[in-house]
Amino acid sequence: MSSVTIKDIAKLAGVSHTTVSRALNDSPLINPETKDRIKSIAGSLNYTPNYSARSLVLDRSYNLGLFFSTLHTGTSSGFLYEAIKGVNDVIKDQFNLIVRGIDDYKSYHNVNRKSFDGLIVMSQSASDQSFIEYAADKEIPIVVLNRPIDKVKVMNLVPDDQRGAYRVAEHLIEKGHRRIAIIEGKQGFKSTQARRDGYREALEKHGVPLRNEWIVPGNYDLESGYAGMNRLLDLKERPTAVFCSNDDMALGAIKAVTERGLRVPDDLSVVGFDDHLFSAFMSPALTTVRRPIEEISRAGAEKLLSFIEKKQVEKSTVYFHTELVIRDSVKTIAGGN
Amino acid sequence: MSSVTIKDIAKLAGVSHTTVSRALNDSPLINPETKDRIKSIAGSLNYTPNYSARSLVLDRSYNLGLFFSTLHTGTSSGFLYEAIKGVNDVIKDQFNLIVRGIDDYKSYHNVNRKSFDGLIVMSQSASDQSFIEYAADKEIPIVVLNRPIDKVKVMNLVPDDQRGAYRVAEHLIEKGHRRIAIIEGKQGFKSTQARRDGYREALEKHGVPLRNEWIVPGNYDLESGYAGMNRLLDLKERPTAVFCSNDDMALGAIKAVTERGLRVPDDLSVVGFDDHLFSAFMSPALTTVRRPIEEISRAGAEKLLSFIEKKQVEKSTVYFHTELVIRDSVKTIAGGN
DNA sequence: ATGAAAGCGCTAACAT
DNA sequence: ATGTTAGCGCTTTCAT
Repeated sequence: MSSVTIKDIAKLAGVSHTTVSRALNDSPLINPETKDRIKSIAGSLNYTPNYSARSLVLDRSYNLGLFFSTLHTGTSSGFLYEAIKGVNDVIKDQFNLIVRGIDDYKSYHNVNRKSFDGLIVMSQSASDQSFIEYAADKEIPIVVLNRPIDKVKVMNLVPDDQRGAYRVAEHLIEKGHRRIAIIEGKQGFKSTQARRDGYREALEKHGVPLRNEWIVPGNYDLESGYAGMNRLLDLKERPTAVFCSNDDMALGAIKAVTERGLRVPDDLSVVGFDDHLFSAFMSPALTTVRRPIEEISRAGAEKLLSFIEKKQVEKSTVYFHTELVIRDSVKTIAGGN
Repeated sequence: MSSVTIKDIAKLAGVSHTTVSRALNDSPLINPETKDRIKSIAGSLNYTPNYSARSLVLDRSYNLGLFFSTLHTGTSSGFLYEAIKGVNDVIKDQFNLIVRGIDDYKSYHNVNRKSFDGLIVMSQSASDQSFIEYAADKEIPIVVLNRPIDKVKVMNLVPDDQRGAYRVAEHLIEKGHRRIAIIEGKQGFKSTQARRDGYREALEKHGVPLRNEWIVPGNYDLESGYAGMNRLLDLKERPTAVFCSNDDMALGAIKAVTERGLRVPDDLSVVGFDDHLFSAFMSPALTTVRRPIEEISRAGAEKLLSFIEKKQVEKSTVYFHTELVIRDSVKTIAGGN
């Protein structure tokens, strides 16, 4: 069953295949009646264009890449979900959305202008710097989301993680806490550093002591939040509040607290980062920082589409506001307000 | 900057472009030395094949579709995540993985053998029956995951939801519960029905009364679990245990319970379905049913790849076991063991 | 072991 | 308003 082509239609319509091509592409050159006739024949034959052929001659692939640093550890399901949703909402039917982890590539060879009309990189880690440089070098239209990029100039949309972390840490201080720990994100992720920096900045600005034993590693997943909190609870001198670098870890951390018969926030306050879908439904509802990933994804997709259309890319960095979301996981203690 | 083609390589190598094509495709016909020479020239020119051209002549697109019923409500982030991960792990570099919601298509026109070498449908709802029939009719290699399909014969890999729901409901009964409510899944989703059926079957088999007011609607999201539980708590005669049709709703339901100053499982037992990543980290850890989505996705991808390779599809239904996961959200009450 | 030629399905420049 | 022709980059007969 070989499929129907414009030549088949041409034969039936008694015109040249060029005319069919033009008619199907709504060229103004074609007589309206001819056009209708051709279209109806195409419809009745159930014609569908061969995109490979069209791509070959037009030099467009109709593929858009949505690339994550990794699809394995460090990428939370909520993050993936929001990113895909945001992008997908914008591109609809016009493009194929190809989802992939950059670390799944053995070689970037197959990433090129012929195969991708544009690229959206959800960058989490500096490890994909080489990929971004590669793509920029190949002059593939590209937007990089989530992580601030240096060295190479691209359109770069990022949430203001440091400011958000600063705000949530300051919130703890305002509530009277002076013994504030942090469970950090995945090593090597830029967001890990930004959140740590915001935390430190707040503590320093308010003269709150920074103790090394209250800085524990994590990797953004539930288990690491659980383990990190256990380390903190084993300490002689416990903190009164813990800033978890994302909500997943906060959930794990709270688990560790309740397992010991302690309660959040009565015995220990916990805050997170991201404002995951589930955060409002945790018990207690989690105080956290909203990071507008879906919004950024949507904006990124819109930018990319306009670059492709205008055949012209802009290069700049746009920050998106993160926002403190106050819920019920922080207790006001002596001296707080 | 027009890119380098096999003709450019041919010129430099002093051979015909045919020879280049053969060399690059490792044809045994080509003299090993010529082959090496051509390959090294290709490498130094940074040649990448034009996939549109290759697709056109080979009649393969190198695209695989991973289609969900919807990318909007009803598809939880964990579900999306596991599906993508499972499929991606299998297909690696050989194909482009195109992710899309079926309800985003205005017309299926662009879904055809030329554009997709194969399709993986993560079917949640009967609403995508027409899509599946369309694809099967077009003879696109296809596997349908998650939802049992009737009428059209395809390779169909599904978790045994009903059996899982039966087991978890039975577990509640074994623990002494006889007042067991259900918060249902999204209307129209096959899984909703299967879980409801399993629940009913268990209650009937054990002579436990089925009360209409203990059957409340939901739609698989957190909010609906919260709302559903509130309805149950407002009842004159409350249940002692609630089966939430997925873990997301269980989280929302538990929120409703704790907000009223009640505790799980002391005052009310709650179980879920899916065994989300976060379920083990909830407080209390959630008793639920593991649904092996990642495993099914992987198996589906492998099947599909073999169909494409052998140019021959099998058609059958394979059930994957769901599994009761007992944690801490169920209390043993009088008469239980 | 290599080359010449044809053709995949489409669009577009150049007639008319 | 429509047709003729060429060509996108590749693979594949069919020669040699």
